[in-house]
Amino acid sequence: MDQYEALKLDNQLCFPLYAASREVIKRYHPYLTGLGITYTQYIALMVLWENKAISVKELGSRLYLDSGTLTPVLKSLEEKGYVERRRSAEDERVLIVEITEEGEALKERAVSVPEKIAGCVSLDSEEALELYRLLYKLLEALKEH
Amino acid sequence: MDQYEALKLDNQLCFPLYAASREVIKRYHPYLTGLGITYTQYIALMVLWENKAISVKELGSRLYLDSGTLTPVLKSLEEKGYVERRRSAEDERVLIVEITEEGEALKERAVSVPEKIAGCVSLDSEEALELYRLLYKLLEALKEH
DNA sequence: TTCAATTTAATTGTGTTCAATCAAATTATA
DNA sequence: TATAATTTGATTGAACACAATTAAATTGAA
Repeated sequence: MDQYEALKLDNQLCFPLYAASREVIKRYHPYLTGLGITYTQYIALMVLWENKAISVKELGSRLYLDSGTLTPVLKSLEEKGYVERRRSAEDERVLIVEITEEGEALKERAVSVPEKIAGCVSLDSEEALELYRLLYKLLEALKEH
Repeated sequence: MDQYEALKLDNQLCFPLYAASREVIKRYHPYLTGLGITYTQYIALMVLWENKAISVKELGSRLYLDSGTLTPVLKSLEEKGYVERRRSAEDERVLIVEITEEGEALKERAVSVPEKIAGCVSLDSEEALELYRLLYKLLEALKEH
């Protein structure tokens, strides 16, 4: 028995997680390029399509991203006219990000993206659901620690 | 029924995959910093600890990474003295990466990393195994397309 | 009220990640 | 054998990702 068994790539849970994540996101590229946005911009917009206005802090907690990542992402979306950024009147520390009409309009063009991706992710729906459940369980568990 | 149901963040499989991947890798940071390496360097070493010598192409296919990512990673490992890089004598296009004695020695200090991480990933072993299986099934399916 | 602690974003620096392109070497074909 | 196609890494440029630090505003305790 190999004393280094635990150090083999095939025995890691983190690795297929990391690799599958990148491979799936790579599949979005052609569709998102068509919309002129990146994956990170896409998931930020996804939150804004549901919320219209949200603070950077809240957005970051939703996406598990910090301001070092979000600031340039939101500035880029602002330059493209999809969001507006303004300080909260109640608390000047808080930056509110709000979707614009152009941003809302982009939703129409983005609506076909998920189904195109679903074609690549060829797990049957039961397995996809179980994978989804386990990933959220893992995420929740990590939030505790 | 919302016509944009498919565009909600909570209905995506990609998102928990992406978020969980980053959260898990973040957990490695304190331990890997202690060894003076990054996560990408760590998984590259993991392959080299099993193989001693391997081409960049083969390493990339193992890690699902291309030369744009691997070249700087391997140069950094070379600077630290953990690997050596040399062209193959049979085919000058092929770059062979080989683990050094210092690289082998680092394995001793890395052996405790996986168990420390296992403490954070608080899925029971049955669930962890199922997650592992589903992730590899997804990865394999993506390789086809 | 005052000022120390906290909260919130922005900034900086390092290190990926990947698409696109390039250059060199090899292989295959006419 | 020439040379066209392919293979293999390296390079470049854009966009993250995150740790660490900074700056500004707010909150809370003495």
